[in-house]
Amino acid sequence: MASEQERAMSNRPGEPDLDAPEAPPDDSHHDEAPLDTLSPEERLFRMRHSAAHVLAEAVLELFPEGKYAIGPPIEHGFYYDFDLPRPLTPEDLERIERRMRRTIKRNVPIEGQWIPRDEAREIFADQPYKLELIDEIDDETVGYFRHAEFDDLCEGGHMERTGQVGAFTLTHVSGAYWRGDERRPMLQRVYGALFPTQEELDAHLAAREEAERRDHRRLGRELDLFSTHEEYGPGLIYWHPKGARVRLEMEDLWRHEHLEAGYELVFTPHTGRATLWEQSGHLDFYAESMYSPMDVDGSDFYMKPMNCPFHIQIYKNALRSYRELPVRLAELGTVYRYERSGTLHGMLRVRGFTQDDAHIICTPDQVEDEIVGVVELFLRVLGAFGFDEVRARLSTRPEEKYVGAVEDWDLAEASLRAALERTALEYEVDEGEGAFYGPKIDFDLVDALGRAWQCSTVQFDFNLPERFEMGYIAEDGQEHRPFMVHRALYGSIERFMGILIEHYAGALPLWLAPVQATVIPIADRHVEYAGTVRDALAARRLRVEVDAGGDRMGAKIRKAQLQKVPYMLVVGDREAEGHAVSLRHRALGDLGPTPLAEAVDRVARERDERSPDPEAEQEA
RNA sequence: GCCGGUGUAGCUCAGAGGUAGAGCAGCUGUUUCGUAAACAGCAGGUCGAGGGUUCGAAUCCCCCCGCCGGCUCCA
Repeated sequence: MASEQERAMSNRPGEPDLDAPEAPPDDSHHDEAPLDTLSPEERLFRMRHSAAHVLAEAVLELFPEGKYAIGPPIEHGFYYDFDLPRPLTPEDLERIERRMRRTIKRNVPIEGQWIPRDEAREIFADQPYKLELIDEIDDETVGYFRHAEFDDLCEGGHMERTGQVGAFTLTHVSGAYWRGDERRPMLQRVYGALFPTQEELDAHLAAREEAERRDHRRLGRELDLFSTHEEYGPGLIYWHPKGARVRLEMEDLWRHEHLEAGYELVFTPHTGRATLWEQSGHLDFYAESMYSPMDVDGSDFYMKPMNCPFHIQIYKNALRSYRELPVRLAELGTVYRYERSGTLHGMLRVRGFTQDDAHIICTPDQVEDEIVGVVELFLRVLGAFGFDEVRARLSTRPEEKYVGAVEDWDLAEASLRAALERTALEYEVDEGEGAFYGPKIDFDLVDALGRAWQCSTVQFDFNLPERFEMGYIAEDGQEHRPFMVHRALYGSIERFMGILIEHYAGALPLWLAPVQATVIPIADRHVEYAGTVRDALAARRLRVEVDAGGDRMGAKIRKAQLQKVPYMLVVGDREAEGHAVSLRHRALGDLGPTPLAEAVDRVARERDERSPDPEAEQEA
């Protein structure tokens, strides 16, 4: 199970179809489909592509000795990579952008043609990156585009004139290796955002700001949920009391659902002797992601990057009969993985995290029902967290490098498909994208901002049962190899928490909220009654606090609102007298006077039903 | 790891060779207040670490460490 912890930002770029026109060999003019026949996506793709050319032109005007590499359209805009004599500054970006706007205003035609490779080699004689690209092109002609004085090697997909590129802004500059290869030169990449209209661009920029506002690192600090202490270990999370309350709710639900679904819970060690990792193959294939070994009594011990080898030991501790299968072993197992320092990101990409890991070991004819059970469990629990939109991706057997028998792969893939069909989940298929040891389904959940996060995964493993010689005695009295499935629902508790924080912008649903209600006495003489109110809520196991400080009521309300506490119970003379509270909800505002018992019932019911907030918290 | 940026009070930030500042938070006091910020006072810092230049360094130089944005998108 190599990829529970996926890329921090796993939003998959909506790779537009390049749809390169075939080169008419006898016609040097580079024909492109007329603009008015294009879908909006293709049009946008062309706008972004053309803007990249305009960008390159502007940069090369400022740095005539600069080299340019590649500049494709991307999800929200475009970029272009350059090799320049000095690093670009924010002021440079402004100058570049001004020049780009000039070119766009001049509205010059963008023209393409096919030219012989030799001619291209002459044109780009002092452009090493272009020459490298030309050498890799198989045809005898290559695409060549120009507008005004600027020319570029390019297979096409452009607007007709520079005035047609839409609304854009340059966003940032960063380093990027030539061809994504860290052994090759580091280039400077200039990014731009581009949309057909200013309104759409503004909406995109606003969405970026919103995402920044929801950043779990910032909310985690403001809401006192967690911290990191870089000087004592980058990528390691410290859960504060309030964050731990949320985690406990996540874990309680998880344990309850897993016991209900027939899993057995286990605990396994955090470290094991090198021999275990040799047998599992991790030291051969996964060593670069493992913490360095520690010496214990003269042999090497490794922190575990995965739980599977331990669960396998539990399975193998007895001779297993087919009557015992399926065996489902589940653990909230904390693992440590060495992630490169530059990739660490808050709770979303860390070096120590708790996997909600389970291994199902079963016979071939149990496989399908087991997988269906897993998918149903996933959807039920993800739904409880408010993730109703889930996308699935089925990855099948790679063409070449794989272990195990083809029949077993076929059975496994069929069962994964069947589970997706039986749960009526929409899915796409990534042919040949499975791991070498088995096919899998990855689940992306979609958050309030429309971002997709890969969390859950079900993954067959034809490798470890072999390596550890797992077996069971079947009805025929012979030992057989069982099927083994890894699966994780949250993936990583840390990561899932980070996603939850961003999804809800910190306003977690009441059942998850660290503080579910704050009692606000108006004056000191109401503190005693506030205690009565608190006790009434606490008696129903609600997480409640009294704000007995010297602030005025308005300030206490503000504090509770900023802490995103779902309910505020204001108590003054009237309430103390009438055994009531004045109820306020963080999203609904003042709900007016309410008898204490009724208020308690309301809050407890919302907790028990795991209700989402009545009003759209999501919208900002 | 690499490229660029960045690191000053718990938080957000100002200070750009002459001995460290604001707002918020905290503490103390006064106020006892009806649905998103009462008022006053006090305290708070080896300016990320180490080394160097200088009469003098938060400020300039070197070297570490951390954080932030990227490093997948193939003419």
